[in-house]
Amino acid sequence: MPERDRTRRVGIRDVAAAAGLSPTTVSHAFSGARALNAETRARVLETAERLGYSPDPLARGLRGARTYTIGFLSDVIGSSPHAGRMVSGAQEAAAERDSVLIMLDSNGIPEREALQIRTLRAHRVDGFVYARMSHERVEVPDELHDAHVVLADTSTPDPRFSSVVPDEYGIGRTATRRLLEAGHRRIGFSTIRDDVEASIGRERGYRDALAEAGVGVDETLIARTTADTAGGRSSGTPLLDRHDPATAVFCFNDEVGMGIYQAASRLGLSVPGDISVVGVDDLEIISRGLLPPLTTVALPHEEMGRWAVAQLLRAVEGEDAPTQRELACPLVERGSIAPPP
Amino acid sequence: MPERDRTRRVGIRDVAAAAGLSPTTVSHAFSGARALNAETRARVLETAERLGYSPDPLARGLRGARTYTIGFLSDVIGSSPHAGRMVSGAQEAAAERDSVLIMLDSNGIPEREALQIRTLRAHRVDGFVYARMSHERVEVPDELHDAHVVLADTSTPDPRFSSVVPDEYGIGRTATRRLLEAGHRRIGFSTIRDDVEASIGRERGYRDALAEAGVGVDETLIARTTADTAGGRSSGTPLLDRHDPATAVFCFNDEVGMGIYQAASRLGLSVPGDISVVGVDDLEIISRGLLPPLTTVALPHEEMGRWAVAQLLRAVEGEDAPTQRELACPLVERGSIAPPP
DNA sequence: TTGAAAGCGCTAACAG
DNA sequence: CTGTTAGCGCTTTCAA
Repeated sequence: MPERDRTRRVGIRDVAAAAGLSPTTVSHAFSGARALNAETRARVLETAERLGYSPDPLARGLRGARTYTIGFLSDVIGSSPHAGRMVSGAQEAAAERDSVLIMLDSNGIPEREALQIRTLRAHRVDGFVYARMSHERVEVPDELHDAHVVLADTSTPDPRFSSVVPDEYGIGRTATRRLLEAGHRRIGFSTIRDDVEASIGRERGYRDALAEAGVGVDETLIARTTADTAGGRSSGTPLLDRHDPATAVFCFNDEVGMGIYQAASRLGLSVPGDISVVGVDDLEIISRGLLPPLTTVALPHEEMGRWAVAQLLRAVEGEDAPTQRELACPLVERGSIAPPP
Repeated sequence: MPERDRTRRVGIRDVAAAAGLSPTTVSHAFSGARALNAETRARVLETAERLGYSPDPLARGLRGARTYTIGFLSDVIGSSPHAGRMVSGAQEAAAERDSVLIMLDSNGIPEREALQIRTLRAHRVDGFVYARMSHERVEVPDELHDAHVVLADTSTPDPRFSSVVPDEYGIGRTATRRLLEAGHRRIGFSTIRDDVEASIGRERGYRDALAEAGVGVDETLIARTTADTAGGRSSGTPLLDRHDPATAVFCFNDEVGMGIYQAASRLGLSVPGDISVVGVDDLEIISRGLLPPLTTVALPHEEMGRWAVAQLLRAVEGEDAPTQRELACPLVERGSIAPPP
């Protein structure tokens, strides 16, 4: 049954003939590569519409400079629950500009990545979105240096590359200030051991917010573990099981928050009555699933995907001004914050 | 800086010249479209290797029958945490056959889907993977009827379409039998209200497993709510808060399982001491995050993605035997099952 | 078992 | 402001 469409497709010459114009003019009506008489252009578009014509991206790509195709390289599309939102945003931004995404996932294996870059180049993608699923600094692979590249949820020291990342410092401040406003003074921070942009920025925000409020930083209220539920759980002991416990915990992410809930429960403490919690991510499966639902600072994954693609297409079209962008992250109130006991 | 690669790329004619053969022969050495002298073929391949040649998929697509590009249509790549694993599997299977995926996400909006199909056709994809993120039956859109299509995590009555889905019945049996083996007789089932393949199959498996063990089905032990944590939580009351409570609960998915944990905790019951729980999905963020970690039946998302693409490429290459496949789902032991109290 | 020639559908010089 | 001409890099008849 499935046989290649045998009916000759309507091509640019059909439209040209029907409109009494040259293929060139029709081409330009679509690409906008040169100015046309508005009337002529309208006639072309209308004729095309009538005949059901649209330019063939393959032929365009073969002859011209663009394939209307973007390479989306990421480390762990597969295993990250956030990935989808970033991809969604990227897809939408691409569709708005008549482009599509070819996604490839390196699982962090460099040789695989190199191979994928070759594959994408073979398909002559117009440019690359180089994405990470957790904010850290990277080196852009050499193979990409002569192409259009925009980084998403990652950045690089090289100022020639555009990038979009969350405002990590802002996240730390937002979360901490919210807790301060609720009246807390002993605010714990359950973070990770690695020094990546995410942990460094959030910690700075946390410290500054405390300082601004005239609250001294108690270093014993900073616990460093892993970024998962088990990590959050294990940070419960140093933060909560002591004579001068934290009354609130700012968590590196929602999973860590879930761990804090578990630690609290084990100690017979209730959230938010005895202990307030704020997370980061807004991973709904967790933030909405927890009881009480978790107040958290949302990471703008969709917006990052969207911006990265938009910026990339801008660059492809010649507006060549590398931009490093930090996106603000809104607090999502849910119910895990109350005044201290 | 990023300027289109200006160095002329090595083409089929370069290889032909260097090997002292015609472009036609080089072409066939790569496509396998006609038999070549083994020696000749080897010479071509070696020369190509030396010159760093590989066929241009764009040019191939424009002239020939294939673009080495596959359309991946899904409902909710964006919002589903499983999505990634299916995409991963699909990507890998595609890469193994020199193909790439163009992914588009309809968010369940039919007009958008129709538009995306047009986009994908414009890019002349070799075929389509039509994926859902939760197993249900669908009608394949008319616009796809004359193309190669394989369904993933969904099926359709039309036997001309290949599909791959989890063995839902097996899931119900596996989970229930595991609980029976642990000694449980009052086994609750927290499922969803909708009659989709997933809920119907799992319920049948549950009922049959009980029957086989000579345990009568107590209809009051079947709770129907929503497929999220809140749903699981609300099913806790009818199942657990009664004079003859369930001693174990088979949950529609891991999120529901998380809800059961919460309900149990609220009633002062502990998992698995007072109540055993088994989920479905193996959504690690939850199944590993819960305390105790959740024993669950894993859904083969990666394998489905992989199989769908492999089957699609088989069809593209002419092996046209539509196949409906059900994949077995393994139990992942974690620690939420114990003998009844 | 291998070649020669003719395009796929479009865009980019080069004209006018 | 619009048209003519020559390909992009490959696969496919058709021919030997």
